[in-house]
Amino acid sequence: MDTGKVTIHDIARRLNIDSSTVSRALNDSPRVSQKTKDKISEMAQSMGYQRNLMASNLRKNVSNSIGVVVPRISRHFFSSVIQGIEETAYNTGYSVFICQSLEELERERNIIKTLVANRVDGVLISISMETSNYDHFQLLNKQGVPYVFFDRHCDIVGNNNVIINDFKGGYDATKHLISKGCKSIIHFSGPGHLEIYKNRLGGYKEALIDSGFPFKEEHVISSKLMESDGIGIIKSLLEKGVEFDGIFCANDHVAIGAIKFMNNLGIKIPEEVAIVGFNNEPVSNVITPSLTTIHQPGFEMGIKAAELLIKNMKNQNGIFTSETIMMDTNLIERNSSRR
Amino acid sequence: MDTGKVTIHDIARRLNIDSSTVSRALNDSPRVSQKTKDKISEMAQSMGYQRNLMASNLRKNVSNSIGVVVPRISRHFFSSVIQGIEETAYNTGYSVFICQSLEELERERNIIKTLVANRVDGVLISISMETSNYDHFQLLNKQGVPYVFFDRHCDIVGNNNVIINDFKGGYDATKHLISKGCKSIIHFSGPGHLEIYKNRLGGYKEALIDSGFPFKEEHVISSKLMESDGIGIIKSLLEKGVEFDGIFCANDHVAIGAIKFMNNLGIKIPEEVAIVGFNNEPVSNVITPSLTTIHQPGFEMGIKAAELLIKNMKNQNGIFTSETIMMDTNLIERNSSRR
DNA sequence: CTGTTAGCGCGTTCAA
DNA sequence: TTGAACGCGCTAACAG
Repeated sequence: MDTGKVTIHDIARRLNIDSSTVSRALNDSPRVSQKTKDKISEMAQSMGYQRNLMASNLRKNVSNSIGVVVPRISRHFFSSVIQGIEETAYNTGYSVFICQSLEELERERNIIKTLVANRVDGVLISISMETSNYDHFQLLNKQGVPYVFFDRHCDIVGNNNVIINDFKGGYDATKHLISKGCKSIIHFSGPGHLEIYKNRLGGYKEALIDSGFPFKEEHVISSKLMESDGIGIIKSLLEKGVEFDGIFCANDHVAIGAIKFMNNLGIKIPEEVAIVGFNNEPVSNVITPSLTTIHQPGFEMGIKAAELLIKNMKNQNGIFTSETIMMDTNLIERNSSRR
Repeated sequence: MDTGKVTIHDIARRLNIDSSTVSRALNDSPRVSQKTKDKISEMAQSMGYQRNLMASNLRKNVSNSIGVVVPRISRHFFSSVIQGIEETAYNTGYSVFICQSLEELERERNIIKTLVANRVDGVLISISMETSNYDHFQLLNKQGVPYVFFDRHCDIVGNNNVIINDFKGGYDATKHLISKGCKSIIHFSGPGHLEIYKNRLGGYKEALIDSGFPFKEEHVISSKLMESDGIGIIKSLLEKGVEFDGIFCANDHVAIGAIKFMNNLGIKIPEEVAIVGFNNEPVSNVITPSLTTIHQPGFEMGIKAAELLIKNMKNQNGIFTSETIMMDTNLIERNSSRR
């Protein structure tokens, strides 16, 4: 019992004053004289008083916190985003609850429930790969909790989103390869039903056409973009004798697989093949100097998303805005930036 | 106001019963008839009731949550640990507050205060690199909040720790190189004042002696273990003409630098140099097949740490155990495990 | 089985 | 400037 959980009543009793005065003093209310303030804060200090935020928040009916739901914090991109979110939240006086769905819809549902139960003031979400049903987000609407999607948004109108301009990323990547002299560029694409891969492919296509190159269906190879896919695809391309001098990969894992395979065969990447991959992980940073990456600005995205959410939280009319912020990728050439 | 924040009183009024009955029913107490339970849960459902955990926790004087403090969640090792912690917490009904010190003492201090203010039931900490003063942890003692250090512990007696057996890791790594036929092994070590690097060096030394090889001071090169250090060290070794056929690196970044440099010179790694680096990041996974890594079991460490903490939280006598759990590393050969 | 009463710790009335 | 009283939403004690 006596584990040092001092309350405002304890320090009020010691000072022979009322607890409400203590409360006011501790909140630096102007309606308490400086003398009593000093007396109280000194006593609070010496008694080891620690405010009980649960009680305070309950009374004020706020939590001063926002929830963040990501598939996995171990993905470098997401932890960068979280960094940005925390930065903004920290500066505005909010705490952040970080939650992982682990790509499972069931967990995502539970998380939303828990966040609502904890009365968070707002939620930032990047949905899991399993999430095709969006009913659980209706709970947030019903409870009047504003929320913003980032990166992986869901295709429902009236939401707030902060997303990556994948089309432009694909366009820039392809244009870059063309500017390097590539005449025959193949594209490792991802699952066709996912927006981001459709858009990257769209950018690739447009860049080719803009530059007067033909778009060939057989130059687009779709897979789940795992490292093993990169190995398999390159292998079969080489076996078939397909000619190419540039690759645009829809993510870095598949690029790494391809590079590893070619490295092992002794094919020197820089001269014969130029590769451009989307970059989430620091891995692509190290594998080869010839891997130019399309960097996704996670940190900046976190800041933007948090700012948009906070704007909505302050707008307590119950009517939320519906805004979509599109962020550009940055093309990073390894050759020039290092050694 | 009417944002759907339904309380147990609201649903009690509708049903002409008392709110305490509602509370009991919603908590599935055996002291409520099934009939009323059904009635109540149905009404709760239709009214969109969501339990207010802040109020519940305040009343029960618990938070059902633990705080986790890490330097950065973007480090793969730490996010693995968190994965393990969440797994355990999730299964035992605890929520997890993830906090980043960003290697700053000041932030670490604030985090501890905030966690105490939120009345977490326990704390798991891996200290920041700036942390040499441990006063802020005394707050946890005063408040009776149990805590456990993991990985980066502080050298205070009477604490609970879950740490890596670095000595054995260094020993195993060196023995592995010897078993591969290496006769002259150099060691890239880290800052001399850090325990982990001292211990890894100790293991290296003992393995050499055990195998009848001489320990040579000039074979140990200390640095900050950045990638650039790896490049610089290898470069100067080659210029000086130092003979070696194996390298034991104290982390993976320095190993990567070394490998990149040698790759660029066309020195074929597998035959001439075997490198063993401590592995936290997935990067070392991809750079070359010849990098054998000493894997630090982050996920398992998270589980162990959380279990130890929960054990202490249940032990509410106020007297905590003082336990140190040492975890072994695993040596992973890339050559055998992959292609 | 259910209702009554009394708080958890804090902040905010409304008086003085 | 301070005190008294009340209530945030929920649960635990004691009744009945």
